[in-house]
Amino acid sequence: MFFLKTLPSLDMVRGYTGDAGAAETVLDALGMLRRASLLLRDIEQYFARHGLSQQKFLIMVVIDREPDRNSLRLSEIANRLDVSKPVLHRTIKAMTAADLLMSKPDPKDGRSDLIQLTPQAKDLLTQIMPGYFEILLGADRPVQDTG
Amino acid sequence: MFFLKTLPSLDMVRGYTGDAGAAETVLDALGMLRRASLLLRDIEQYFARHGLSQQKFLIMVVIDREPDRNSLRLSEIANRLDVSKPVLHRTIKAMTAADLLMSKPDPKDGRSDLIQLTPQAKDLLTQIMPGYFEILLGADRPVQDTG
DNA sequence: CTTGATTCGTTATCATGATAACTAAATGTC
DNA sequence: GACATTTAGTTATCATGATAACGAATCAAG
Repeated sequence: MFFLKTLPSLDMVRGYTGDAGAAETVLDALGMLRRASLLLRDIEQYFARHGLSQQKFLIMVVIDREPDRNSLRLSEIANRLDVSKPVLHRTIKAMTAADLLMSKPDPKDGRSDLIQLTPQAKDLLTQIMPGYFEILLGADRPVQDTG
Repeated sequence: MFFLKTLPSLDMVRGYTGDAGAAETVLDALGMLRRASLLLRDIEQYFARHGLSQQKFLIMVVIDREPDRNSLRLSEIANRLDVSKPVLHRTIKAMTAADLLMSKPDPKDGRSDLIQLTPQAKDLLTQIMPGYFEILLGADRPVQDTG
C-alpha cells in the first residue's frame, strides 16, 4: 500500500462535494488511508526482521486464538481474515515448508486438512507479539511529512 | 491489503500492554487498519470498473494538481506518493501504452523525462473524481456487505 | 577540467494481493 | 442410490508492492 504524502486542500475537496461537512469527512477518510499506509509499512518492516509478514502473522493469530480448537481449515482461516483462498493456499504452503504450520487430514471432510501451529510458531508468536503492540501503540502519533 | 474481520478483545490486548489506556489505543489502531482495508478494497473495485487502479489514479492526481506546471519527473511523482521508483516506472510504462501519459525529454536533466497527462487522462480524471469522493464520503458509515 | 560521489531511471527478482477455471468431495433432490 | 449442485482446495495468470544492482547523467571538490 502507498498513499499521497500531501492530501488535497479542503477547498479543493469542497469543489467536488459542494458541502463543507462532506469535504471534511472525505479528508478524514484520506487521512486515515495515509496513516494506515504508514502504519502498515512499519508493521511489515517489523515482521520482515523476524522472517515473517503481516499475512503470516495473522494466520498464526487466528489459529492460536481459536477457542476449544488448535487447528483450522483453510477456508475457515480465509473467512476470518477476508483473504482469498489462493493467496492463503500459497502462504500456508510456504509456512509449512518453514516449519511454522503442520497439517493433518480432516476426519469430517475428505477435501480439507486441519492446519495447526508448530511449537516453533507458538514460540515465535510469543516472541513477536509485544513488539507488534508497541508499534500499534505508536500509531496515534501525528503524521509527519518526511520530505 | 487484508485484515482481521474480528479484532482481539480488550482483555486479550490488555494482557500484553498491561495498561487499559494503551490497550484501547492498540484496538483503535487495529480498527483503523480494518476500516482502511475495507475502504481500499471499495476504492480498487471502483477504479477497476474504469480500467484503472488507485495507483494509476493517484499518479494522475499529483500531475494534475501541480501548480504552475503540467508535467513531473518520475522521481518527483515517487516523492509525492511515497512509492518506489521501480513500481512507478512499470506503471508509467503501462499508462503510456494506454494513452494516459506522455513524456518528453527534460531539457534540464538528460536522465529524466517530463511526464504529463494526455487529454484522455484529463477527461477520465474529471469523470471518475466524483465517484471517488462519494466512496470516501461513505467511509464513516457502518460496514455493509454489498456483494 | 578531472575525478569521485550522488542521483535518475531501468532491469531483475521476489512477496503478496486478486480472479478464473479446474478437480474432488460433500450435499441435496428425486 | 443416482445425478445435479455446491463447496473446498488447487493451479494458472495477472497486478502491484518491495529491494538490489546497474549504467548514465549530474554535481561537487579540487
